[in-house]
Amino acid sequence: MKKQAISFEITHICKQSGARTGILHTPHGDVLTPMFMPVGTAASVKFISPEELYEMNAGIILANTYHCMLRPGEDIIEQAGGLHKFMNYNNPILTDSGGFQVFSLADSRKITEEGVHFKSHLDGSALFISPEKSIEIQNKLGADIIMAFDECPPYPVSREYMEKSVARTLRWAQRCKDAHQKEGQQALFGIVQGGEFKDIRRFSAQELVKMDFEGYAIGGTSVGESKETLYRMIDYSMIDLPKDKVKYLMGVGSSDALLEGILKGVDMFDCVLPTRIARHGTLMTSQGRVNIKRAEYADDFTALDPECDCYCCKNYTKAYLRHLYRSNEGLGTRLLSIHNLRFLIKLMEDARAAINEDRFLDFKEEFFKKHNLNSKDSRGF
RNA sequence: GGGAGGGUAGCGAAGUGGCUAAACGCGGCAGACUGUAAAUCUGUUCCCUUAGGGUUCGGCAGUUCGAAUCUGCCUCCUCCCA
Repeated sequence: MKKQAISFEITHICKQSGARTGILHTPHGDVLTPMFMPVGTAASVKFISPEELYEMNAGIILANTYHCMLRPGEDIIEQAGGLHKFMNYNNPILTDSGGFQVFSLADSRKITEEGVHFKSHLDGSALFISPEKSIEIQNKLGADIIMAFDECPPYPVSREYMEKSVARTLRWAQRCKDAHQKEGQQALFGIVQGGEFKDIRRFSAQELVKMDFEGYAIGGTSVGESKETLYRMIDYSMIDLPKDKVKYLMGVGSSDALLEGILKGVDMFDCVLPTRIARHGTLMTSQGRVNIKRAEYADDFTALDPECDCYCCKNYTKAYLRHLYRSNEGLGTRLLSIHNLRFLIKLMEDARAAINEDRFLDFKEEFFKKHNLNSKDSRGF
């Protein structure tokens, strides 16, 4: 029997929708699925302390290999005793491999069969990440779940490019598996790619399944495609993935896409959207998106979201939040980030309850109806 | 009392005869953001409903085909000397 770092237990399948709830057992405790994972790229969920993350019922959070390698460096984090101790976060952590930076830092990198040459966005120095290097770093960072080093291809891209990219990412996936030194302590996930091409997505998934990963991610999403395309990408990716394994849709964080993803069988999501837009003054609320900067809130002394139970909504008014934002007071950034994160975490809690009560389809339809959404909205909410 | 320098859109500040309704910054108004190079970026910001038109650069009167830019007077502000 192979050593497993995590185990996934499906607890209920919704009779109405087929969506599922589960428990993911990790070295740092159990988390319930489906779940939303806050992103803490540089070993920090921007502006948010671990205590605040616990209070909002966050489970797994992310950190990023590329950014942690640059600062403070993986050796420092290893010396600290790993990410959990370094960050003082005791719930599970997942590290992304640096594959997304192949996409987001496309102007300053070169892909070769061996790996990816980056030009540091900090000082221009030459960096190199191979599948082996990414896994070595992630082994040192010590997260509960680590990701295979992949190419997150841009969108759209030619079929020819995608075929080559996916073939290389599959070779890299095997190399990641071979390089992994901490099986039994860290679960390694494979990442399905293939863009909008059904056969390539299926091929990618089938080949990854042969390699037998502890979990599977759907990647190459949230790179500029429409919601409709995103949903097709999920469908294509899911066809060949084993039902009993945990599935992770990467980079998706608008609430409509979360609910669609759950309906399609996704268990884990992550996204910078809630924290980023919070920093920019936009909030996800039960009343839809709210831009706290707007003049109309200057003397609005009601809560940001009357249906929200977060620290921000329980204690502060829109007028005060607007004042904090406009005055560039850090407290505003923190309160708004807390709210948006809690909004998505709560949405997942509600979704789990609906699944467990066999009414997830109703739940999703009510949510879409309430916010005037449909499955083709490109912007969504 | 003598001398010097100034008054430009909400604020600060360029511009010193036509390419100027007037750079730029701030402030204001609105928008975007999806495995984080993002406390960032974009649009807009004299008036009129667009094309376009109408009024502007302390005030008034001039010079000129044409003035925020030149001249005279008035007015206000700052600094230096008494």
